[in-house]
Amino acid sequence: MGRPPCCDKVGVKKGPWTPEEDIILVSYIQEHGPGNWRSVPTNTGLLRCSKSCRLRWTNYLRPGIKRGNFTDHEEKMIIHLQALLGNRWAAIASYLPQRTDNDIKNYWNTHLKKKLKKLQDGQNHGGFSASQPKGQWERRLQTDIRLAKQALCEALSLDKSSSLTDSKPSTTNVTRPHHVFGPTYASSAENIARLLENWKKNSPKQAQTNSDTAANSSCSETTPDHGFEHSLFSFNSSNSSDASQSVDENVKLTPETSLFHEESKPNIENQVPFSLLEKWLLDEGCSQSHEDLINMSIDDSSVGLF
DNA sequence: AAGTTTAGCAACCGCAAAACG
DNA sequence: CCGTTTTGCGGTTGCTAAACT
Repeated sequence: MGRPPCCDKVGVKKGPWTPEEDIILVSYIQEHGPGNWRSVPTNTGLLRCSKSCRLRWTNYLRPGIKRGNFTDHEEKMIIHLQALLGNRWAAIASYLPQRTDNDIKNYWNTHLKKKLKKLQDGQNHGGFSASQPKGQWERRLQTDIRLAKQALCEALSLDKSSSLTDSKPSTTNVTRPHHVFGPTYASSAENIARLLENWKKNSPKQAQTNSDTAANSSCSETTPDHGFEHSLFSFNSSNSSDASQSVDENVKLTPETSLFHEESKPNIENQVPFSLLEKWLLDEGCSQSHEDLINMSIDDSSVGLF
């Protein structure tokens, strides 16, 4: 209610994150795990508000994030999901484990909206389109149906993956218990390594203190678009010997790192076979009832877009 | 080549929901 | 059960680089 915004404090830094700040944050989270954001600024000495720290972590520093170069496949999924869910980016992002909601939102606003509009203009007449969501009650209904369906899927797959699914209570990442760390956070070292490597590369020129550098260095350039299969799920197996080599002392891959896991993204693949969902989302002929649902909200134009 | 416009993206802000005591 | 605190989400802004004139 009457609580003042966390960022109103004087002495709180705003604007792009520097690589130094990134490293401090990553080191801290590696040690303590994500969560309890309130205490992060005080404990790290970062002149950032807790919100800013959390955002930076979830959108850029968190391991397993893929940036840039959305594949056709991902585009399709986003379009379908947006038609189904509306602008519920977090829910959409939960189906694209390597993408952040912010990234998806930006991509939608800058690319897909235009693309669909163009297409819509091309086709000109007729009905609504994917970029024009239907009534809210319909969307809610669709969402509810989806959630129910997913709950069912979860229940069915519970046996197989019960040991791994503790980290996530529900399918969407709308709500999540705090301080729930799963077993596979080793990939954090990857991001840190990339961060440091690129920082080293860039620093001789100038400590280009802008978040571009940080963001790019930590993510995009070193993770070109190899498709879904790679970065997130192969981190553990490939487990970057080179990454840990280049990593600083205090951010080296340690057993504790396993504490660390993908905290802010639901681990979809652990509960519902991801390919199943994809199939359902993308395969128009998948099943009759599903098709009906999808057809309720998805314009054919968007389906035939690609 | 310089100035202007546009596009893309990182980050901020405010609100709402969840968690906590 | 209620008030407070913390976290998460979606909309929006502002900066930078690319494209255009």
